Amino acid sequence: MKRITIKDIAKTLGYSIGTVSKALADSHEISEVTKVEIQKFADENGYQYNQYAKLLRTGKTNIIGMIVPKIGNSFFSQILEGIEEKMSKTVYNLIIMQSYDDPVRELNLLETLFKKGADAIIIAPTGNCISLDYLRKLKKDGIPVVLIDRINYAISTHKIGIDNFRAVYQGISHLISMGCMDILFISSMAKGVVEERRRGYLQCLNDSGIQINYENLLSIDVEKNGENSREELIKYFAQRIQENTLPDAIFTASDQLTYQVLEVLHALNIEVPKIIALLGFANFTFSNLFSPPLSCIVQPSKEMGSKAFALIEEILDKPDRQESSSFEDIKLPVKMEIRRSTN
Amino acid sequence: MKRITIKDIAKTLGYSIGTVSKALADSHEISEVTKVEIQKFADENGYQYNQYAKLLRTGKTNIIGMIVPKIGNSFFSQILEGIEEKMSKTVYNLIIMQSYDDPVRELNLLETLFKKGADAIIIAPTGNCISLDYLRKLKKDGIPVVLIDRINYAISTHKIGIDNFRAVYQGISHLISMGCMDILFISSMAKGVVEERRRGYLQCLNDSGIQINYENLLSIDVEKNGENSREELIKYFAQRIQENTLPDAIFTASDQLTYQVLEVLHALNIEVPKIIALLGFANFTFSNLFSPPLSCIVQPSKEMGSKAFALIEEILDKPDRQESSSFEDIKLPVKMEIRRSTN
DNA sequence: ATTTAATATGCAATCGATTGTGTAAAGAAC
DNA sequence: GTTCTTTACACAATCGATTGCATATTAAAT
Repeated sequence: MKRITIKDIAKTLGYSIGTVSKALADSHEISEVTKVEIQKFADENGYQYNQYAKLLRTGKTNIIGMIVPKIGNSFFSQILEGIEEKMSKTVYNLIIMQSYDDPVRELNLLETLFKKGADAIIIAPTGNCISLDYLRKLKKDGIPVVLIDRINYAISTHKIGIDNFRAVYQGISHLISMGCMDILFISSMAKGVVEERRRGYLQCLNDSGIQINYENLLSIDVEKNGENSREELIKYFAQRIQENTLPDAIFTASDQLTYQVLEVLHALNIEVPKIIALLGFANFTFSNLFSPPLSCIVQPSKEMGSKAFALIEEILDKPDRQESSSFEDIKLPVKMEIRRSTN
Repeated sequence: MKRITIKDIAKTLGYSIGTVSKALADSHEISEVTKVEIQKFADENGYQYNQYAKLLRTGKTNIIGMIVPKIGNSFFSQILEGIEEKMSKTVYNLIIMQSYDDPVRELNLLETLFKKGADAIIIAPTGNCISLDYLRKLKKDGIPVVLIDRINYAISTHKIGIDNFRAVYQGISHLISMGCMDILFISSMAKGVVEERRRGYLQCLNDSGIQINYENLLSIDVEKNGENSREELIKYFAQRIQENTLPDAIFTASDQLTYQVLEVLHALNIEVPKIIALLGFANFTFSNLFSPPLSCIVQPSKEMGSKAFALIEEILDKPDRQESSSFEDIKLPVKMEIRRSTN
């Protein structure tokens, strides 16, 4: 059951290889009758062009490279799900890589993607300067780059994310409306998105006339495997218990942090929401099963994925594209799910 | 910054294209001096062979196709994570596809993978006969197939999974040791793995001298989006409440079922573990955050992924491979995490 | 009837590698 | 010194497509 090639068709039907190729490409150079004959024959015999031969000639690999921090993270796996759903029927192929939030590794992966000839790149970047530089270079080489989730305005390219300022603003508003006054904001190291989220936090406090306590801005380094950050959190809360300065609410600015903080609060027997209310970003499907059921800000992850692919498909399918100067900056709406952890 | 080709090297160094190719392949036909010269030059100028030109000649695509029910499912995304971790530095590329547990779609995807020229396939199969037939055909065509998670003995090929019988047996033992006598076993439609898990359940009851009640074997069709199965579960438990025949424990034979059953029990105000103890397969990292903290059987998902890739790499890298008649059947150990839901 | 233009097809180079065959030059054997 | 091997390289076909150019046939224009 070998695959049939253009050559086979040519031989059987008595045309030249070039004619068959053009007929299948629906070229105007070929007569209607011949085109129909050839196309019909190709169809009936299950002809499938060899994409590798084609790309060798055309230079298009149809490969879309994707770099995320960690696939196992529900949020990113849902994005992936959205991409795959749209992509599986197209000619495009996805190569997925994990940066583990390590800038060096990220740069490495980008180089690998370049070597593999990726036609486009989707990335949730660490925000590291060198990687951003490399992304700019790729753009100049004509490779479209789409930033997903971690949008970064230091680079002008397509972006798909949420309105982080607004999402956090709404979240903090909610906490305030539940009577919280001393809200701890926990995020990873500040760059790009985190910065925006932090602004949402500060602005909301301001607008609500709450005195800002800069001690309430906590940065946790989650770059590694999670063990360090857990210890750091434990130490931090132990200290605040000792000082008797526990906040009355916590807002966590990423999925991993949300889970980890909840776990640490459990470990330290700090009751949620009785002692501390908890609200944060979280994309796990069953947040309602948590103890307590978790209030969270859910991002439209799957949609982000499908939008990212749709955008790339549109760009790549355009006949003679050139580095455009206009870039999409799509912001999708988030969903705030209120449950017991903030009640 | 164009990529340098074998032709460029040949021209610059004054050798023929063929010589350069052979030198880079470390052929014995080329003198040591020349080889060193060419290899050094290639290294210094960052030569990277064009894998598409190569595969056009050799027929190897270096593409590994993977089909899982759903990427967003933690279990499968962790498998993916394990694969990517090993693969990112190799020449291989992964194409991921989702079957949504739909046999028709699965067959379709397999055909697509074949068209794309996948060199090997990793799959968590639905178990459908037609797909299995197709897998057999692929095997005959020389494409190695590795079954992951959903191992199925109806097809003789490589398999990576767990000892399902034993895992469930241990789980049920635990429930019995906690004093449960009336254990409901919930699974998806029985085939392959599910059958084995069910055997573990039955055998354990038998060995413990507990009378088997076949009413306690519940099959839920989880093929669709999850809405149907939730309704089905709600109806089922409502009925058993009415009949006053609630079991004292439940064993759920898949991740999704575990979460969904827990959710349904919450919705119906059936206290866990007070009224019903719950134990099941679950691979979410934060099962301890659930209400109540969830006892579960954790599969070594990441390891399954890395093992699967290692196996495939070994097979594909073997010089002249032919359809071997000996197949790996790897069973990795599971971890049982006991928490409050069974206490 | 001759020239011109349009149409339909064949031809051949090309993409970047691999690989079998051919062939000088050097060394070994007699 | 002639013949036979080796050794080290060049040459060219090939994988399966795409595409510009050449060309034969027919139709249109004069």
